Amino acid sequence: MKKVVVGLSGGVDSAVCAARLQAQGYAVTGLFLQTGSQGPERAREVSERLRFPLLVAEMRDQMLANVITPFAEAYVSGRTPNPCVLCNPTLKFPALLSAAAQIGADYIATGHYVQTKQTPGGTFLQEGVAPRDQSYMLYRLSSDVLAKCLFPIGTTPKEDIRAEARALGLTAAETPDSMEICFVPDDDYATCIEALGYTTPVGNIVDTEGRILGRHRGLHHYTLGQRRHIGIATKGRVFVVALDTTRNEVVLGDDSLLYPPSITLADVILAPAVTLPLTANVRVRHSRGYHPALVTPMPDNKALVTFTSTPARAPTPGQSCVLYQADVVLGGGIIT
RNA sequence: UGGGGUGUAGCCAAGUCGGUAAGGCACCAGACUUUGACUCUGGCAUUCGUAGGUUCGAGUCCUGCCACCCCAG
Repeated sequence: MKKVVVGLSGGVDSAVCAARLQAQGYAVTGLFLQTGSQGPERAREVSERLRFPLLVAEMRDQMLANVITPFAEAYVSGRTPNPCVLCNPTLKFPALLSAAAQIGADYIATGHYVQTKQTPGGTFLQEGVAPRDQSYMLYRLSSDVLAKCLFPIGTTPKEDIRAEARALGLTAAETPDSMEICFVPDDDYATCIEALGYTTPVGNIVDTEGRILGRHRGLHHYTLGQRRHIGIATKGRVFVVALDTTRNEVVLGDDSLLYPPSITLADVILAPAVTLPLTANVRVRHSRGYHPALVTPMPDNKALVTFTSTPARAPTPGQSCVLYQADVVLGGGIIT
C-alpha cells in the first residue's frame, strides 16, 4: 500500500484531498503545520472522522524567519510581497517532504487546485480548474518536489468539493474559503508589520510633476495601481503609479501610466528543459488574466519580459510573474 | 471705508426663463481577492455663507450683513 502525507489545514479542500486519496487506496497520514495562532483542532476533527493518523509540526519559528520577516522587509523597502509564493517552496512543501521521509511515505499531497504533468524530462506544474487555479502560488516548486506531489482535487470545481465533504460528514465542509494572508489577522497587514517592529516614515504624496498633494502614512501602506484609501481628492481617479523609496514619496497619476512595455524578473526559475528566450502567456497577479510576452535571459538569473500585445496592468515589484504555455507552468520570477 | 468677483456636502463642481439639490474625487458598507491592489454594487447635502423680503413655490429674484479673492494711479 502506497503511503502519502497530506497537508491538512482543517479546511474543506485538504479534507477532501485526504478522503479521495484514502478512497484510491493510499495509506494517509495527515500533517498539520502550526504556522500561526490557528491550532490543529479542525485538522484533528478531519483525521478522526476519516480515521488516519495526524502529525503536528511546530513551524512558527520557521514561519517567522522564512516567510513573515521577508514579507515585512519587502514592504518596508517599497515592494509588495507575495508570501504564499515564498511559503510553499521554503516551508510548506519541505515540511511535508521531511514528514514523508520520516514515515517512509512515497508521496505528499495538498488540497491545491493544480495538477502535475509527467514528462520524460521531468514533472511540470499545470493549472487547476478555473477560476480557483492556484498554480500562480506554486510555480516555485521544483520538478523534483512536484514529482512526489499528488493534487487529487485539482480539476474538481469547488462546489463539488464542498458537496463531497458534506457527503462524508465532514464539518469542514462549511469552512469559508481562505482569502487573506494566513498570518495576517483581520486582513490588516500594515498593523501586522508594525507589530513586528517594522515601519516606514511618513512622507509626501505627489503628482507626476512633483507637486505635493498631501501626506502618506508610510510606504508600506501602498502598492502600485492602488486607488482607494489614499485620502486625496482629485478631479478624476488617480492611482499610485510609483513608490519612490529614495525620496520617500507616493506618486499619483493616471491609470495609463501603469502599463510598462516590459518588466525585469529576478530569481527566475524554469521548468525542466525550458530555456530562454521563449514566448509565453504571463500572469503578474494571482487573479488577473494572461498577457502574451517574449521572455529573454539576462545575467544574474534575471529575465526581461516584453509584452507583445496588451501589457499587464501594474506589474508590481515583489509580486511574481509566472510564465505559461497553454495550462503548463514554464517558470517565473519576482518582478523587480 | 474705491471698483470687480466668489461663497452649493471633506474636496472639485453642475444647477436652464424661479418649481422642489447632477456628476466626479474622498469616505463608508458589501461582492471579489495572496495585497487597505484593480473592478463591481450600494450608501453618503431636507439643504445651497448668513439674516430678512418678493412668490403658491427661491440655490436660483431683491435687500442688509459676514467671509474670501482680484484690481486699486
